[in-house]
Amino acid sequence: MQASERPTIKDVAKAAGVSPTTVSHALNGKGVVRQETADRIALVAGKIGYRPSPIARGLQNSRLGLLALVIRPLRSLDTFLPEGVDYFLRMAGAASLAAMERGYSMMLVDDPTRPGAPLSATAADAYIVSEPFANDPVLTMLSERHIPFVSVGSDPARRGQFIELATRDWEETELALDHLAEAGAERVALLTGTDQNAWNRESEEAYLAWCERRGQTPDIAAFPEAEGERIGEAAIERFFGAATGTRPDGLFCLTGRHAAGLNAAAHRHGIRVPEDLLLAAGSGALQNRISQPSVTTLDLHPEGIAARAVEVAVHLAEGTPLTVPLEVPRATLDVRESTMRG
Amino acid sequence: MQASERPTIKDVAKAAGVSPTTVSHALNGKGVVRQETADRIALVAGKIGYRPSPIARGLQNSRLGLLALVIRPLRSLDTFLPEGVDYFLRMAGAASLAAMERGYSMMLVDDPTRPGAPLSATAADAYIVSEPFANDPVLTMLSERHIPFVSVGSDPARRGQFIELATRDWEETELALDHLAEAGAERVALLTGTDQNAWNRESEEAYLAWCERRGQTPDIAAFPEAEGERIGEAAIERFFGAATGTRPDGLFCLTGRHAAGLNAAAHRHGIRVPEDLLLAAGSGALQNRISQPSVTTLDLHPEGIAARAVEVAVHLAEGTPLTVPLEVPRATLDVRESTMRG
DNA sequence: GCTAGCACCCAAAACGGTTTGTGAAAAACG
DNA sequence: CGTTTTTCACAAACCGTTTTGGGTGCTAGC
Repeated sequence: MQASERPTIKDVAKAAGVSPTTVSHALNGKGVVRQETADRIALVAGKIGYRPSPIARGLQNSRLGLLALVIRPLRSLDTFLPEGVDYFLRMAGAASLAAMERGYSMMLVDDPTRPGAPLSATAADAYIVSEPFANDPVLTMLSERHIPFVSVGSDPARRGQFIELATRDWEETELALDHLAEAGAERVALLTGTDQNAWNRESEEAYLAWCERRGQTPDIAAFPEAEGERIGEAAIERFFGAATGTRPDGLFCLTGRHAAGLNAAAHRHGIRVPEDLLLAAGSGALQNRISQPSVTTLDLHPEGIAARAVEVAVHLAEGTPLTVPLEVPRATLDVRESTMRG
Repeated sequence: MQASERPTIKDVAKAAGVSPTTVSHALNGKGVVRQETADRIALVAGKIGYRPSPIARGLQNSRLGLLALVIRPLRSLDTFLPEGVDYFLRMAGAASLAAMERGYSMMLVDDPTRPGAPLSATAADAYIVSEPFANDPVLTMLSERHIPFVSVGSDPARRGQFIELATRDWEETELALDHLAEAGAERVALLTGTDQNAWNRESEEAYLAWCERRGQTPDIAAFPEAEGERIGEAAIERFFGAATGTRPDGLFCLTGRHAAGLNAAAHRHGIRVPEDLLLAAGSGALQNRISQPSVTTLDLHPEGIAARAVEVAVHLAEGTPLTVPLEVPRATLDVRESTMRG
């Protein structure tokens, strides 16, 4: 008994005095095997520590039991944190766990279309692409190679063209805006990002429609997500600077870090939150929970999104019909100090 | 030409009028193939969109081009965020990128020893286990199955028994403590976690030694990492409550979220930071950067740690000798308002 | 002219499983 | 008792690559 080499199905077969076929059948409950024989094989397999090789098994149907999560803004991690940091960690962690629940492992992939990308980056059974860009090359490649995938949020340039988990950007935006209005805001502005994704676009559309309904003049500013909290000063200047006409008394800030930066900058400029400005953020629970004042924030429940995305991905990988609703779970609004007057 | 089926090496061989062997040799530069033939094969392969199957290739040398990152506290994501949230996201993201640079993909795995764990969870070529527990079963399993792995921080119960990336807990603790002393603290306390990992243990040892050298009485409290910011009140009671003897005027808080909670609670109790209490945190840059006051924090540079861990893992996977220093890069101290008096 | 050496290519085996088709023995049937 | 069916196990083919070990035809050496 040499411990160095991993035991194969042949070793089990030899030890149990049967053929590899029978071992395979017994362990997978596939063919017709006498109960007695099956038990003996299971026993022997356990004793010599046999584990079927997922690679060899995968060669049959080209399925490895592997899913991949492509978080598009991941690359930015080199130099700075992506927007909504905790959103993506919660998502990645939950996706990994949800995958395991269903018998899959989860790869975290940056960009499988990169020239030097390893083969393994395209070896997953199905892909989850979070917040694809417009005309995202990752979606194009997956589609061309007939690799199943689901995107969380649609490719803004190709809506409905692929299988996607619809986000509720529209209704989430309304939830936040309505809350600001109820809290007493009369002129609500929108602070959005510059990335070309569905979240930014649809939130803006929803905001415009909301203004239309309320008869309010829209007031929108866009800052790069990558700037994070650093936009504080610039944003204050933009909304409250000398050149500004009517100043907002309510602000919906799509990304959490923008909200955090603005929150801090407002304090420095003597703009009181919530007295002078009601502030709500669209994502990024963590940094807004502990600031002073804490900031009212949409909780998108990335765990729920991940779980559902994994569910869809598993169906795609296994070729079973999709019975899952293709929507993310509903977001909730965590009301905090920044929108509580009095 | 049927577009539905993925082209195999045989299709290329047929199209180029050669044998599969020659195709393999030509594309991998292995055997002796006439330049002309190799060019033609490459051309044909490109034309029909041939991509070698990583699974079939993996079957040869039982290597898939896959690494796995095991983040032990990942499971906690279901209900709450793990300590040092951004630490682990930065680590996971950077690890994924570093792996890709070297031709590998990165799996994110919770616990491959779980009974129902998918086979694929143990299919990686090498593992990185971040902050293993004492007698961590994951390390035990990997070791038993002769799967190469490197741990970031040692298993506290089995130090030096496996290949590990030494953390600099000791010198990092001294860095923070010295800074607190220089900033004016005379009685420095330590707030640690309850997890049985190297980080907690070694920091405590370093703190005790430091106190010994300075002739100061040690003052240590431990709270569960899982409690996060919620420990604020309890920690204040512990250090500044009525029953307390000498109160600390400096505090080194190992986890960032503990520091954040304590920072907020101190404010509520009229304990001024930094005037009454100099506060430093050992991890968790994000939440401490934007609080008021902002908190001086060790930046452990998870990207650097991940990059080095990946480097080691790749060496292990490929069986090449380890030339890399088995140490994490040096941490830096981001000095912020919580330790700046005047 | 015969053998060596070389350049180039290929057939077959191997990797570790699953799937398909077949055969032998035991059981059921007339 | 002969025939059909059922039960159980196995041999062989297969998945898509890489690797091993030839084999062919040409050139060079004697």
